[in-house]
Amino acid sequence: MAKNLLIVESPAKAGTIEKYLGKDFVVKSSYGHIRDLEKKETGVKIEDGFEPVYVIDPDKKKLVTELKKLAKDAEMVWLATDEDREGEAISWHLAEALKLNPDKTKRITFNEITKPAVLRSLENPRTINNNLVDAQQARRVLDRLVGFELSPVLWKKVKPALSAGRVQSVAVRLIVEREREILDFKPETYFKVNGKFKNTKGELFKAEISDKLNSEAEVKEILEAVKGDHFSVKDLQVKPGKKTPAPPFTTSTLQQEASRKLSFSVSQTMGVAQKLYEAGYITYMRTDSVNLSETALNGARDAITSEFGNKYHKQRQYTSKSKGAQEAHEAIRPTDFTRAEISGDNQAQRLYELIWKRAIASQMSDAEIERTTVLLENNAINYDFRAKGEVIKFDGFLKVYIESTDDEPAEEAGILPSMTIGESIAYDVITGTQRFTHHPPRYSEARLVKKLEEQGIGRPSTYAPTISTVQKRGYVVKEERPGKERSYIQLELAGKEVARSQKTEITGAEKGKLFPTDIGMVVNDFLVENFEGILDYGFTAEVEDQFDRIASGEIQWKKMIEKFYGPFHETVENTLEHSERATGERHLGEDPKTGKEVIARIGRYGPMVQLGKTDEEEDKPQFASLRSDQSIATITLEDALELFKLPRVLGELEGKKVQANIGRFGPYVQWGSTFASLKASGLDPMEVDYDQAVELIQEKVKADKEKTINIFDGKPVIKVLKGRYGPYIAVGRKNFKIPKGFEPEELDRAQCEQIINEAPAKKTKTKKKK
DNA sequence: CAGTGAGCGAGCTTCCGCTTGACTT
Repeated sequence: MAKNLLIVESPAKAGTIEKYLGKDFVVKSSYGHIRDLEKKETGVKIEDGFEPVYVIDPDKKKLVTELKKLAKDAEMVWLATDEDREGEAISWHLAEALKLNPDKTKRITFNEITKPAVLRSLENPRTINNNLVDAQQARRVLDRLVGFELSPVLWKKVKPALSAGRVQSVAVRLIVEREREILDFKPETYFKVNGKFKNTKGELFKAEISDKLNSEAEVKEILEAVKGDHFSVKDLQVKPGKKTPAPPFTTSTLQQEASRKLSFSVSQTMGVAQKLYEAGYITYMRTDSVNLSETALNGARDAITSEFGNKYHKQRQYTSKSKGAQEAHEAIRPTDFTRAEISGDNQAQRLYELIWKRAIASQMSDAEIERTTVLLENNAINYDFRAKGEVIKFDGFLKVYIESTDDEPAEEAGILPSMTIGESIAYDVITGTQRFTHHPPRYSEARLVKKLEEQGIGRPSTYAPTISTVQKRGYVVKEERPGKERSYIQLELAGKEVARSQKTEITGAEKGKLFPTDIGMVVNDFLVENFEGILDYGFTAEVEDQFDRIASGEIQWKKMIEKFYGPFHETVENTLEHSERATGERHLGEDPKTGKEVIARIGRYGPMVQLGKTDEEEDKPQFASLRSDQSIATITLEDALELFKLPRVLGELEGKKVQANIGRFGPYVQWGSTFASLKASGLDPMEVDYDQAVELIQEKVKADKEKTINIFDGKPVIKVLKGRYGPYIAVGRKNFKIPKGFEPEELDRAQCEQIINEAPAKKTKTKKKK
C-alpha cells in the first residue's frame, strides 16, 4: 500500500506527476469539483445565515468512495489542487467529503508541472487557506442566488425555461447593445485619394493623401490641378523600428487566434486543445497566465539556438494584464519545444503548430525594421502624397510567427524604390474613391471572449460554455448574413484624362457573427431596466474586489452576501409584483385601409405582428408570425402588412381548401393535411397560383402514398411510414422506431399507441436525469 | 397536422466554475 496519496484536479496531470514521484506515491484526480450546492431550491439556507448545502455530485460518488478508501490507508494525503480560489475550495471539499484527518493532510501547490517544481512543493506544505475557501463560497453562493432568483422572474414575465446570470446576461447585453449601435449607425461618406507614381528611373510605387476629403468636387479639383504635371520629393525620412513578439497563448488569446487564423469556433478550439493536452503535447489549455516555467524557458532557448542560431534568441518573461487573472497554470505551450510537428488529425496538427510557433516566437529576438516615409508635393494643391515603405533588416521572431489582428489587414508596406529630395516624380494613375464610415463590428465568438476577459467576466473554463448557453437559450444566433449592394463614385486621372465612374460593392455581409434575437433583446431590456446593478459591466469587478477582501481576511463572506442579498431580493420581489409582462411591443403604425393599429411583439409562439387591438369585442385582431429572417426590432409597417396577406386561399379541391403560407420551415402550399414545401421550386407564396399549387400537392400525395403503409385517422393522426432506415411511426413531428416483434404491415392503432407510449424518453431528458 | 396569441395551475425550467468521458443519429 502506497504511503502517500496525492490528489490533483486533472487525470492527465496525475499521470505525469505519478511518474515524477515513484512508488511511494499514488496520484489521483478529483476531476474538478466533487461537491456543489444542492440543485433543488437555492441550495443555500438563506434564513440560516446563508449556510450552503453541499451535495456530492452523483457522477462522483464512486470516485469519492475510492478516494476515501485510499486516504484511509495512506500515511499522508497531499492536496495538490490548483493554486487559485477554485482549487483551494476543491481541496477543502475533498478534506470535508473524505473526512481527512488534519494531522495526516497537507496542502501543496505548484503552477507548473515539472519534476523540480513538484518536489519543491512537497518540501513546502501548508494548510488549507480558509479565507480563500470562503472567497470561493461567496462567489459560488452569489452566482447561485443571482441565477436562481433572476431566472424565475423571466419565466413569469417573459417566457418559461429562460435563464439569467452574472456572466451570461452581460454577454447578451454586449451583443444587444452592439446591434443597436449598428442599427442606429448612419454611414458618412468621404473620399480617399491614392495613386501609383514613378521615380526618374521609372520604378513604380504607391502613395496616398492621408486626409479624408469631404466631396467629389474637392477630389475633382485636385485631379484637375495636377493633370499633366509632375510631383517632387519634398521630404524623405528613414527611421529604424522594431517589432516585438506577442506573449505565449492563454485560453482567450488561443481562442481568438485560432478563430482568425484557422476559423475554429471557440468550443472547437477547446476540444482540439483538450486532445493535445491529453496526448501530452501541450500544457494545460485553460489558463489566464502568460508565464513560462524555468524548464520551458530553457527548452525554448535550446530549440531556438539550435534551429536558428544564437542571435535569434531573447529570453522574455511576460506579465499578465487581464483583470482578475488567477494564474494557477503556465501559459499554453508545447511540452517539448523541439517537437515542431505532431502526428494527429489535421485540426490537431494545425492548432499545435500555432501553439508551438507562438510560444517559440515569444522567446525570440525583436525584428528590426526600417521605415521609410516619402512626401510628394505639387504646388497646385494643398495636400501632399505620402508613400510608406518597410524593410526588414533582421527578421527575428517574424521568422516563425506573425500575429493577426481583428482589423482589416492594412495594405502591406513593401519596399520603396530609392529616391532623393527634389527628385521629379510622375504619376501613373491617381484615383479618388468614395468611401463610407463603417459601423462598429459585430462580435464573433472570439471577440466576445476577448471583451469578457477584458471586463474580468467569466473564466478560461467558462468562455466556451457561456457562448453556447446564450445560443441555447435563444438569446443569440451565430449567422451568416448577405450584404447589400451599394454604389460609389470613382474619379481616375490617367494621362491627361479625368474619368468619372460609378461602381458597386457589396457591404455589410457577415459570416459567423453573433446577432441578438428578439427574445434576447426583450430579456436584455427587461433585465437592464429592473436589475441595472447586476447587468452593470462593472458588477463582476465590484464583487471580485469583495472576494479579494474576503480572501485577505478583511471581511466575512456571509456578511458580504447578506449585504448584497437584502436589496437584491427586494428588487426581485418588487419586479415580480409591479412590472408588466415584457413583450418587446413595438408600434409600427396604422393599416392605411382600416386605420387599425399594427404592432410587433413576442407572443406565446414567438415573434409576431398583430393588426387591431386585443380588447375589441366584435372585431377580432389578426395575427401573423414573423419569418425567421425578420425581427421585431427592424420590421417595417409594409413588411407587417404583407404578412397579414398570408395564408392565401387559392381555391378548393374535393371540398378542402388549397392555401399558400409561410411556416417555420419556409413557404408551403397546403391541402387538408398535406403540406408541400415551395423551397425546391423557388415559388413565392404570394404569387403561386391554384394550378401550380395543385400540381405540387398531387406530387406530394403521390410521394406520401409510396411511403405510407397505413394511416389511422382520429386524434392524433398516426401514420406508419417507410423511411430511409426502415419503417417507422409518425405522429405530428415526432417519429418512433418500430420495435422488434411488430410487423409494420399488420400494426393496428392500439399497437401504435402502445409503441408510442412505451418509447424511451428523448435523449436530452435521460441525459439530465443522470 | 394547421391555426394559435389570455390566464389559471401542476410541475418542469435556472446559476458559475472545476473537470472528463459516454452517449446515438
